[in-house]
Amino acid sequence: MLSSLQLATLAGVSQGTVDRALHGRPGIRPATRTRILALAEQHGYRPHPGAQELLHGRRLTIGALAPAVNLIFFMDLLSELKTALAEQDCRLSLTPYDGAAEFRDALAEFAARRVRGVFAIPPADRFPLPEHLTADMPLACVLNRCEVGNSLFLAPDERRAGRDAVTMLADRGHRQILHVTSRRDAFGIRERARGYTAEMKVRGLAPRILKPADDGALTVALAATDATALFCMNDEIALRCLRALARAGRRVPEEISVLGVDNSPTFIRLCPDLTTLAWPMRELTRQAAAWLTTGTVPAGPPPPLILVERGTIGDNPDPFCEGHR
Amino acid sequence: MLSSLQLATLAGVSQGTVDRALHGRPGIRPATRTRILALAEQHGYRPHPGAQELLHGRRLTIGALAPAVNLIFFMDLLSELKTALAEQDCRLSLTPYDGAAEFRDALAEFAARRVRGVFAIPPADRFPLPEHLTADMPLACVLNRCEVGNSLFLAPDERRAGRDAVTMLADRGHRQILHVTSRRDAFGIRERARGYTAEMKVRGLAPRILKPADDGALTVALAATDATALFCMNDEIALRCLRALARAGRRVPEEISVLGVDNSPTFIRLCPDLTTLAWPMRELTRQAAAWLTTGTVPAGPPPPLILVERGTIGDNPDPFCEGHR
DNA sequence: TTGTATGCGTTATCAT
DNA sequence: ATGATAACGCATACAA
Repeated sequence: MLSSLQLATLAGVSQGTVDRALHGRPGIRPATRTRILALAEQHGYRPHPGAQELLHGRRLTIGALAPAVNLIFFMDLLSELKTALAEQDCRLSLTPYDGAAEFRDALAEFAARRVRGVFAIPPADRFPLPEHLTADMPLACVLNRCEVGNSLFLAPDERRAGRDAVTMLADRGHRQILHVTSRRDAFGIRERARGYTAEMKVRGLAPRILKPADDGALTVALAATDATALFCMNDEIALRCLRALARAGRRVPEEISVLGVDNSPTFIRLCPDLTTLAWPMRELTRQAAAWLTTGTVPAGPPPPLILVERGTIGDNPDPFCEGHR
Repeated sequence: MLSSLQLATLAGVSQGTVDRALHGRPGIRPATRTRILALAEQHGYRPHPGAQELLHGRRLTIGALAPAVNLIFFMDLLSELKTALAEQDCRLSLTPYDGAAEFRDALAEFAARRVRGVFAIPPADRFPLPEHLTADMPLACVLNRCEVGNSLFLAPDERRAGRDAVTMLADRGHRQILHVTSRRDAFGIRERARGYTAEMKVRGLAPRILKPADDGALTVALAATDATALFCMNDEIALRCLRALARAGRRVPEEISVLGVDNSPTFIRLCPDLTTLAWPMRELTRQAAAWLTTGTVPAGPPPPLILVERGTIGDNPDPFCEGHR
């Protein structure tokens, strides 16, 4: 890649003339412009983004920070974000991180690079951050919150999702509803469990939460359970439950219903029949893009998760049986 | 984020003095150094990477280009690459792309940014590229090749993988071996199919290839097949086959065996019992990192894919039955 | 011990 | 119509 000065030398003109040609500014002979443009095209000239940003304080790239742990949901989320940012004419530069220290370091790197803003999936909820990091650079967080100014946490109404899940399953006659979740800690995981527990209690049902260590434990637990419905924390867990139930010879949804959360496209491709609560990915990434590029704070309450009915939820097969408690 | 000049003004010294403090260079009073360092720490000062690279022609970031299409394998691959690059003290900046045009544009952007090198998953095999793009920047490709100089294609022996799959399954007594693959075109997909076909013919077996349009078609096909073993192009297809077989009520591996390819950590988390041919991700990302940072071309033949035995392969349940051809 | 000048690549504003 | 110059932030060589 050559510089504008090299291009000027090649064309036998000064840097200023090259600039006029490249930017369509007046004060240049058409023949000169054509010649320079042809040369630029031929050599694939591009202005150095670093130099541009340095000079004009321009900020047209958005940094993204996601855990290197490959949760399929993250990828789909970032893919949506890319679409939302393209509408705002912004580039996306993604850095994967491993652990809290790397997260902080990568954030400082973005700050030093003077990116326009950062979209992040913090390593833990209520993650503390020095104020100076975000003083000049808005931060949009999802899944976990950051404790720092100039930042915005974008989330749907996760607690309501937990309540809605119970309500929906109870309306189908289920009373033994098991919440299968993860040992990981995150805002949404905790809130969904709280919503689930609250709604179960309101209905006089006993909340039961399963956090399987591995698929073996899951298979054992599901083979023995008297639950007629599983409310899974996300689609990945739902898929693992479906596989465990298949191994245990239990039919879905005839004998037992399974509900996931996320509706992440990649997962649904793997598991096209899964009924799930769709995380409003498009709306929230749009809100994030708006906040990062124009500083717009989303108005109104957090959006709900929407039920997408496919084939893994059925009525309680035996509504009058309370199960062997 | 403040500049070194602002820091100097704040400390009441010149830019040169700040530089001496920050870089531990001699010729500065200890008290002055301490004061400047404290100020820098307090404000979270960091040199602007863009300015550094501009000044010193330093190239310490590696660009990565991956399709925004969420193939899980890509993310696992990039995670490994990050590890390999960390050993070389390089940063990774990932840009997702959509389509050939965006791929070329993102590559040009990296060239303009003078990154040290680019790791890419090209949008198609034998993807043509203008020479000037890679003139000053090595390119490492996986999964598909780029037709351009200064680039290296990193792949295991995909054809041998296809042959090995057949050999292994035939050794277990299988004769009806179905290759389930994708309509997509990529180097590895094609080579695996070729290896499969060649080895089947050598053994006097009839190669049969299935490219299901969707999971419905897959379920129908697998419910009716007389194959006793499935050689799946990758782990994703293997997982979908497992689910389709479960729906069709066919037991794995008692009635039918399933072999995947990749051993992608994310998939194995979803499907811990899948027997698969492990793609040598670590070795190839290391080779990529070495090529990009030091220009080292890997010696020796392409590495093989290694069988990882778990629970989805069994012996042919009825080795004397040739099936109803 | 400290301050100053220079150049990396761009672009805008001057002068010719 | 074109050339020269300055500045963005940083690091280095050199002057004081």
